[in-house]
Amino acid sequence: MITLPKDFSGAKRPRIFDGLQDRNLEIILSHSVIQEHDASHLLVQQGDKPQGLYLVLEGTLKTLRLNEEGHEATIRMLEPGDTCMEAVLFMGGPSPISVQAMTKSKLLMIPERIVKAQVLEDSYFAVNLLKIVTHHYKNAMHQIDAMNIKSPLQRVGYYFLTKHLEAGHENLEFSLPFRKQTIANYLGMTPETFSRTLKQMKGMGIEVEDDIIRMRDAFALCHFCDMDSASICHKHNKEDCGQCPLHH
Amino acid sequence: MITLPKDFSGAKRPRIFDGLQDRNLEIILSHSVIQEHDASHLLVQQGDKPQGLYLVLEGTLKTLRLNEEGHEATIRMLEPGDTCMEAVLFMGGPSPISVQAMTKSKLLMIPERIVKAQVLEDSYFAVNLLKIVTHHYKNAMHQIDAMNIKSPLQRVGYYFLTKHLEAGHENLEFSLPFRKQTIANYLGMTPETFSRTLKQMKGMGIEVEDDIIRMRDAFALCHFCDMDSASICHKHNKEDCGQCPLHH
DNA sequence: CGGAGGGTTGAGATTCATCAACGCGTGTGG
DNA sequence: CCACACGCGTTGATGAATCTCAACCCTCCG
Repeated sequence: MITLPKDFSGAKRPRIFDGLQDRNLEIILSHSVIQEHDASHLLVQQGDKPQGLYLVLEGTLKTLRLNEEGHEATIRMLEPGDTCMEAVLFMGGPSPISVQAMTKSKLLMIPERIVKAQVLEDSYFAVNLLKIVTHHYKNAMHQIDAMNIKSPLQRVGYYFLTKHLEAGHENLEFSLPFRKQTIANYLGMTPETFSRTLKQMKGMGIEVEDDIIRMRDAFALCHFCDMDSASICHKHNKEDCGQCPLHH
Repeated sequence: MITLPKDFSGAKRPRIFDGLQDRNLEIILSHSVIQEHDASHLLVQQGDKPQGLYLVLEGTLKTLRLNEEGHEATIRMLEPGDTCMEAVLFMGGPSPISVQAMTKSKLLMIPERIVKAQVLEDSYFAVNLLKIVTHHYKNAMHQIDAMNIKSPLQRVGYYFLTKHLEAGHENLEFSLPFRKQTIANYLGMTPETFSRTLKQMKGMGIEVEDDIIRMRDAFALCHFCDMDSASICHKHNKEDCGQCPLHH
């Protein structure tokens, strides 16, 4: 029997198991398997028949699409507690994405038939999946919008804002969870453009030292606020918040 | 009691009701309301609390995001039989998207609480929602990938390929279901670039006359094939298919 | 007849990707 | 212990691609 690590470091508990009864959780775990992969290994390739759902226990991975020239579009970047391939299981057909380990990783793989059976059995599990997939979809909308109508500066700023809010709004410092080139590609720009954009942000009160980001004050990122970030920002509509584009 | 139109013209039956028991369908319909909206009316605005799920009965709509400068990113374009806001209901928080009628439209609105109750009650309804949302997510992935690593020609080509496959592979002619500028924005380019791209396609055996697209032969769009389209293409791995980039 | 909106075409400006070189830290093997 | 190669990130110069702006044609409709 597989036992989950009690502590998902970084306060990220796997949302996929939220509120499940022990009995149902045991059914899932008893049919799942642990997998380990080295950095840069491709677990899933575009066009593969999906095998199951992956829960990240240790390490980092990304989901991506490749074109013929070998250029890559990063869809998501995963940390412990995150899952992938849940959505693909319900799309029907081959996987539209590849999944690649960015570091040595340890995963829990829940086979497709167990996932599909549990969705029919346990409506809480079904709702968990719905919440997870819709959350991915929301991020995808932000990506689309970002690449269409946002400048590189705005994209980086918004990304930083979400990281800042994740880290806790009282914290004026946070760190980038991935390699810069990975984040750059996720944001739809080259590493060079990303680097130049960071330099540009120094003039806006945001200092960058390697992968540590320091904000001059709590409002340094308010330029990049939108409705979605405002709804989870504690400053919104309380304190100053004057720079916020929503207040124009 | 609301009765659904028997015939959803264009062979698009609403997937949200697929395989539901009459009893459960009646529960949903008895709590839903019909809405009508004029062209260009905004049903939902970014930041609104979502009211419910919308099923298009007549007309066309789009979901979109706006930035401060008024630039717009089209997320989806809806025809009769399509639904929207299903995903938003499960995201929590305010709606990240606006929904706008492109033509005079007639909709069925299923209130949020009915949707959420039915998901817990009826696992088939839950699975329908999962399939729909993951399908949207798949399209969103294509959009992201397209804007990152595809040229305008490839984006238009892929869009045409999907329309061609929808229309039936034996059909060498299909029509654009939306205004050109709308499609252009959906594909992340300006109407000008879209127009120039169409001209470019004439040299590849694809004639455009207003909103009618004519292919010289059944392989004219094979350049733009990928794994996802291949899995629903009847020519794939059967006949020639030589231009297909998958075969290089 | 005149105006409005969609679509097309042309010329110019802008922006970002590309290519190349460099600094730096790390790990490796002689 | 040092030399070296390698990967990541940065910086600079260049060019290509697409957006922008403007003018035009066409159809539709009052």
